[in-house]
Amino acid sequence: MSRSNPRVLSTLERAGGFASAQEVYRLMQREGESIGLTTVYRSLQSLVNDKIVDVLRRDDGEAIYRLCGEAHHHHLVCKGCGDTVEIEGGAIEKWAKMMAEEHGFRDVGHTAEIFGLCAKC
Amino acid sequence: MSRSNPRVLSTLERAGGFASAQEVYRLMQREGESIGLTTVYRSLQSLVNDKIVDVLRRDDGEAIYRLCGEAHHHHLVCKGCGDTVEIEGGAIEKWAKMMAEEHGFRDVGHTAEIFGLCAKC
DNA sequence: GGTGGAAATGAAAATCATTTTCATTTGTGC
DNA sequence: GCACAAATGAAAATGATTTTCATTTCCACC
Repeated sequence: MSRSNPRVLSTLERAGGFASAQEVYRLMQREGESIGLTTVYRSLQSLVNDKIVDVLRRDDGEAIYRLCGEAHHHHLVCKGCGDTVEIEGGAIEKWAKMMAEEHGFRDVGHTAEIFGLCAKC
Repeated sequence: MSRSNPRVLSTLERAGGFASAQEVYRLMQREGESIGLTTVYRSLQSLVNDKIVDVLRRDDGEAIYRLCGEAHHHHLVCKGCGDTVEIEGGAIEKWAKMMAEEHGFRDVGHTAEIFGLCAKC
């Protein structure tokens, strides 16, 4: 068993609390941190076990890791340039909670993303 | 461009309208149908394009294909048993439209899923 | 300080779903 | 029959993730 490398967590934080393993790895590389991809995966895995981060899936199946407990937000992503805007999602929270109740689900989380073309593209 | 092989759709139906590409393929093999994995993928892809099935993700990232009605809807997925409920998402539509406008995005789509534990799990 | 074992690390190989390539087959209109 | 487009599938490529395994780092204890 391995514990999480603290630099992985701090990088995930710096990435806005929302990134894939590959992205965390590339980010650390770019910042000159010496770390292996394996360690990034292992650290994220262990953070998930410890319930410090959540894992969800992108549309293409890539796993994305998200800090839990953080103010929860969503993303508006440009299909053209990849630019991302964090947006507030109070409406979604309420919707998710309502739908869950209505169908007898508990312990629910959710994902929501909006994608389109930004003003520049 | 390729059109969907009708046997793929009928197999997906027989599988309960809910299966991964690999499962559809294995099922067809077991039933003695001669078909290539590539064709299964292509057919499912094309059914998705035609909005005859939609695609979601298992926890392990594998894509699962599911027959669906025509109305745009979202899913409430049980993390325990994989059970899925189609839910209505009018609130999301409005939210997405609003957020897009606010940030100058156009031509937007969105994804939203709720996951949790169903009453049985 | 040295020593032994457990935990952490990372490079490289393995895995697995999915996509791409490309040569072959099938179908259709002429 | 003939040409040509679409469909097919085997095999290779891709890309994320996991596994393997040899090496390094860390401690606790002497």
